[in-house]
Amino acid sequence: MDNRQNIMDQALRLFAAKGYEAVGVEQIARAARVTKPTLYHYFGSKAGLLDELLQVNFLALLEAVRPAADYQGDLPLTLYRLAGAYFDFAKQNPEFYRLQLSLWLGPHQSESSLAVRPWAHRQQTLLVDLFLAAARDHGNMKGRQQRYAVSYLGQVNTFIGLVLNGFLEPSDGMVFNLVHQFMHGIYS
Amino acid sequence: MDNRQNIMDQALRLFAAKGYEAVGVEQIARAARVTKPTLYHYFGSKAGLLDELLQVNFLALLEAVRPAADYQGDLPLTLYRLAGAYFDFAKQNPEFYRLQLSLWLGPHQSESSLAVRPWAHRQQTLLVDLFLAAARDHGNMKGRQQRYAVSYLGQVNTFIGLVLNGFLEPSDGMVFNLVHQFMHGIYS
DNA sequence: GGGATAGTGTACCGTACGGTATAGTGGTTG
DNA sequence: CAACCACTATACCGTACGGTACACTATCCC
Repeated sequence: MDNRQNIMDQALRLFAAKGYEAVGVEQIARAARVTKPTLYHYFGSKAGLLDELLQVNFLALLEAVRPAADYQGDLPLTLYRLAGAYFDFAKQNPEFYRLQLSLWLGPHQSESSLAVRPWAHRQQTLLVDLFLAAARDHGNMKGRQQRYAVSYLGQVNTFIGLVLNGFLEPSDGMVFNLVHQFMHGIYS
Repeated sequence: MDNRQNIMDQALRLFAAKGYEAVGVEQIARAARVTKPTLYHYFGSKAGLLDELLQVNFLALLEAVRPAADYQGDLPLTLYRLAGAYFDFAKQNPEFYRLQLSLWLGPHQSESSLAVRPWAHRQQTLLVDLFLAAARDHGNMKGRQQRYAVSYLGQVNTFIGLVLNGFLEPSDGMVFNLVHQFMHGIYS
């Protein structure tokens, strides 16, 4: 009976499945068994609904992965733990993760992709900081933190995306393999 | 004066910038300085226009990268050449590549993402075949071709996407670094 | 010249879009 | 009791959507 939460749940489900632009406000309201004015009472606009959705879920994502990104001298351990945190979060919030992924490299002028930009930036900052911290112990990293951050998150997101879309069957060793390959390449 | 080509150019530009669902047929026709019936004469429907767009450009992409994926005993060389082919193609067709990327991990039930699925599959097949061919010389690869194909293309696409969207400045060594990291990891 | 054919413009179809004015409802607070 | 306030339903706004009927023109082949 919590209409607000209900609207957010249905909106997330529909946005993730069909894309933000392809889903109408009416459709969301119908799915949540409320009428449009109710939706507009809580969120003001369709874009406001998306913003709220992104904020709630990205804050949860950051909260879930930030502790895992805490570098304490063991880079492999941290990377493994972090990838695990991402996979776990994606598994628990598959719809949000799918939505997020679709916006990550989405059309750069669509309002939905613009809305996700600051959150993507915060994630990247988290990773750059991790590699910067690790650089104190691995002196030979200078200038490469950004590339590492980008490719690490890219690799994690690629695998999560392919699993979520059913193009790749998940397996127990996937996280380990992914991180191992990131660190040592395919020649090992 | 070539209306058909004009419509395709403008549609590609608009789809890449705002997304397929967010662009109206009227808008495309106006940008191409024709009227809607002209567009419908050539393409039958909005979806037909997208399909044609994808077919033409994906065939060009496959033609551009297939020779580079021809394995002749030197895997590093092949991977380097192939990544270069992808980057070159993306640089020459930035709008198509952006569109393609936005659909790659896009909402899995949207018709635009469904339209790109078979082409993504053909690309992946190309890469799996490459790693399978290489496996004859690198016997220790069994069962990992798919993971390699997926992560290789994921890595290439991640970097191209970030460069195309301006999140990462392109550099001369980028392709080399990317492939080197794919083969040897960050610990080298 | 005459008939077919590809291509294009005018005007229009029904529907769905995002959003809102207005009038309530029920419960809480003075 | 009365004023208030968060919330919800009916009914509607103007606009844009994807798509089309139809008439017209230019070109080409006979």
